[in-house]
Amino acid sequence: MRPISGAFKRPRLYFKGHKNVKDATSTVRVRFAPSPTGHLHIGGARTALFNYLYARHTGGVFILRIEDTDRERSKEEYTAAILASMAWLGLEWDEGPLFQSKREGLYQAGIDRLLAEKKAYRCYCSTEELEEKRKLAEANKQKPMYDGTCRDKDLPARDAPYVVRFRSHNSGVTDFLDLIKGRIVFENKELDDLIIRRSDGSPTYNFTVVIDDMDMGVTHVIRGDDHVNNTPRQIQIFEALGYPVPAFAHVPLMLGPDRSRLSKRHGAKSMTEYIDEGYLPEAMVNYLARLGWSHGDQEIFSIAELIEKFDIADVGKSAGVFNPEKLEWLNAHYIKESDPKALAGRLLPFIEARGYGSPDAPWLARAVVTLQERSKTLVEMAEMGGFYFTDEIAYDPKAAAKFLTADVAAPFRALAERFGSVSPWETGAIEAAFAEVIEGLGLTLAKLAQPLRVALTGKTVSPGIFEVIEVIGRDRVIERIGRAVAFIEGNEKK
RNA sequence: GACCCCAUCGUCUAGUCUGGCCCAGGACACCGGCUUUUCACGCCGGCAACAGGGGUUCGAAUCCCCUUGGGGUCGCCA
Repeated sequence: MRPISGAFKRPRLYFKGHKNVKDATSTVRVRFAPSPTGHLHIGGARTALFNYLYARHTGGVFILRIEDTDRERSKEEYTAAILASMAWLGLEWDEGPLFQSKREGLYQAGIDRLLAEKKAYRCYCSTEELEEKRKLAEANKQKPMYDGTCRDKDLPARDAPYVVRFRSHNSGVTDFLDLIKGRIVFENKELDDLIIRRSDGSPTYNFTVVIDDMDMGVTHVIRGDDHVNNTPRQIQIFEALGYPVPAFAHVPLMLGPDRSRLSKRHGAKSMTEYIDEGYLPEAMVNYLARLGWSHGDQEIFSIAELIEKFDIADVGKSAGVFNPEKLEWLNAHYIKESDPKALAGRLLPFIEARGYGSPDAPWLARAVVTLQERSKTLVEMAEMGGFYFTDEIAYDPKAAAKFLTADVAAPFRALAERFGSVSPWETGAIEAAFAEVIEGLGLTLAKLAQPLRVALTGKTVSPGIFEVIEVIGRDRVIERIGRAVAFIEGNEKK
């Protein structure tokens, strides 16, 4: 094989004929395997997305597997949340969800087989002993590894707690061709004998992964970079079991603003939180895809385009920092591009959550049109448009002091009077009527627009005043102007 | 500490494999300007990077080596 060094691209050329690379004619089968010990976070979502895109791009199969072998920390509510988040993102899986907790027999059979073939052995070392040795190694600045005390003793099962360890090679190397990073080599002496069955009898991660990937016919393992170090161990297990080794693609991690692994501390939020904050799945998918993957200078991708263009060869090798501003920009972009009716449907729950009731859909779509180009999230949209959804608008004190002054009372009355006969009730006619009134009074548009905005919305910032007038509706507008006049006159008496 | 990986604007990245088209392109953010009934949107412009050092070569962001920096992993978690 040609030596691989330095810059690395086009893996398929390099990988042709390598043992752990599937030939292009077999059907691609990939899987996303979250563990239900927490919500789906942004990094996991990206891994899921890459798997999904690769499956769809190649016409392959996308499998969802729930790795719930940690009985202490796994919770059903997390499984439900992960499934819901994936559905929100539009990442439909073809097979599953399969639960490892329901496949216990498969793992036990595999372990027993390895034990019978002496490729695994019983180890009676206690946790305390191990912990002590680990500390000692650390104190000596050595890599903490199991020292192989029970490795060659061929100990039988007896009435004492024991674990089963995988007997790994202790010389030579284990290497693989990572579809993203290229050839990665490990000295086998760096690998210790990992536990594959706990003393309570349950199988461990590194073993269940191998069994499942084999059983499910997984051809490409696309997962986070943090699994690179598990790979040589898993390869050895595949080989010990006599199974073909799948291809691996380790996606670089997503980092926080301080360049360390993204964690809750940096605001690494769950998908659920982004949903609640009013992000659109299109924006999230687009953002996630572009963090680590690129296609020339293109920034905006529909899901169909991603499926068409996504290739593991175009995934970068270095870790990327999560950038909330760019996500926000994309969200604003997709809000602007959305069909108003569809967007109104998505906005509705946010309006209801704020106690504004459930506005009529066609009317809400009209309000949405005026809000689209100035909202970055659906939350912002619901808040900004509050004056549409309730008549209990509160005047911003500063705005009222500045614009709801005695001199606008008379023009307001004239406006209300004139609005009573505007027909049809739409921005063009409204604007014409407004122009008529200010002309008659010798005022300018600028002079009266802001006070009116405050009267109608309570604020100095809003969509275009004529659109606002149209959408709020004739009766409510006249009502609000009347209330503003009363407010002004009330102030005068003081 | 050991092992593994990575290294282009503040951030995401194009360009690196197949050296010259790159005194490095796009996007976010930021800063100006234009537009304007407010705020936005939009448009125009600006700021800003090949980590350092050696090689190889007529020529290196691109190939090689070293250094430095960053990240990951070292669990009866996954």
